[in-house]
Amino acid sequence: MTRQKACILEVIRSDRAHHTADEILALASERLPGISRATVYNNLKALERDKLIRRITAEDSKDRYDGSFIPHGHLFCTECGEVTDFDIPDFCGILMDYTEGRMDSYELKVRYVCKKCCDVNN
Amino acid sequence: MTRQKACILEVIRSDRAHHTADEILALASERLPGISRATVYNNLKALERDKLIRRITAEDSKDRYDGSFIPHGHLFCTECGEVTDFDIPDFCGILMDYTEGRMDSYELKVRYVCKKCCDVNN
DNA sequence: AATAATTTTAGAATGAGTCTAAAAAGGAGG
DNA sequence: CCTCCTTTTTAGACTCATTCTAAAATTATT
Repeated sequence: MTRQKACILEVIRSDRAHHTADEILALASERLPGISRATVYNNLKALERDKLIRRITAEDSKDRYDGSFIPHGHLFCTECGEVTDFDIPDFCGILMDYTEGRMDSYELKVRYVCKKCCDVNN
Repeated sequence: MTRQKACILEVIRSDRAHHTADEILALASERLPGISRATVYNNLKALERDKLIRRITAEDSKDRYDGSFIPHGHLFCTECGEVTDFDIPDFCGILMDYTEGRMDSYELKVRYVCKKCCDVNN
């Protein structure tokens, strides 16, 4: 594990946010000035392949990355763009009740207007 | 509703496939030769906004379009690549129970190995 | 230390999707 | 059937997130 790869993983794990590759580049640059954009993309791909992070294809078409492997869905606020985690208890169980075959993983994205944005508009 | 828009909607509704913008352009071109790429994208956006079609961000990162207005999720078989529709009764209701704010729509993708592929490997 | 394998880097290339501005098509009123 | 006004279409240029490339740097192996 190179310094760069460790740094990128650390950045992703250091908060609950769902950063884009650009944000990860910016944050990693604070610790490793000069780190290359290609290195960030290379390692994001490798980390995803090794199941150390998860990629989320977001509404704005920029991919985002999540350090948590506990299954959960994502809420996308269509007003402010914020992405938050979201949980349905035993959702895997519910899915398996309706799925024939061998389930691997799921991705649940909900478009909504968050409470904060709802309040602002009313 | 222009000829172009009607044609695009018709193409999407004519089968249960989940076509990409390029595929839709190709299919629409058979009926309206010379139809422009921009027109396809314009109308896909408009149709999505008017809730006449749904956009699915698929595994290969090209967006795909679904003509069914009945909410449902998608099963992606990781062996054969087939994409099939699937339903959880009153899933919107379940989601709303766990979502603060104003819900708009959801996208549920399940990676799995379909029954057919499971059987082949056993 | 020398050699081989892997990773990083800067910058160029790719391509799905968006934008632009001019031409065409509709639509309302007469 | 005409004019005026708005909307849509079109071809092609453009954007920008991501990928590729090939040389340099780093790391691992003998």
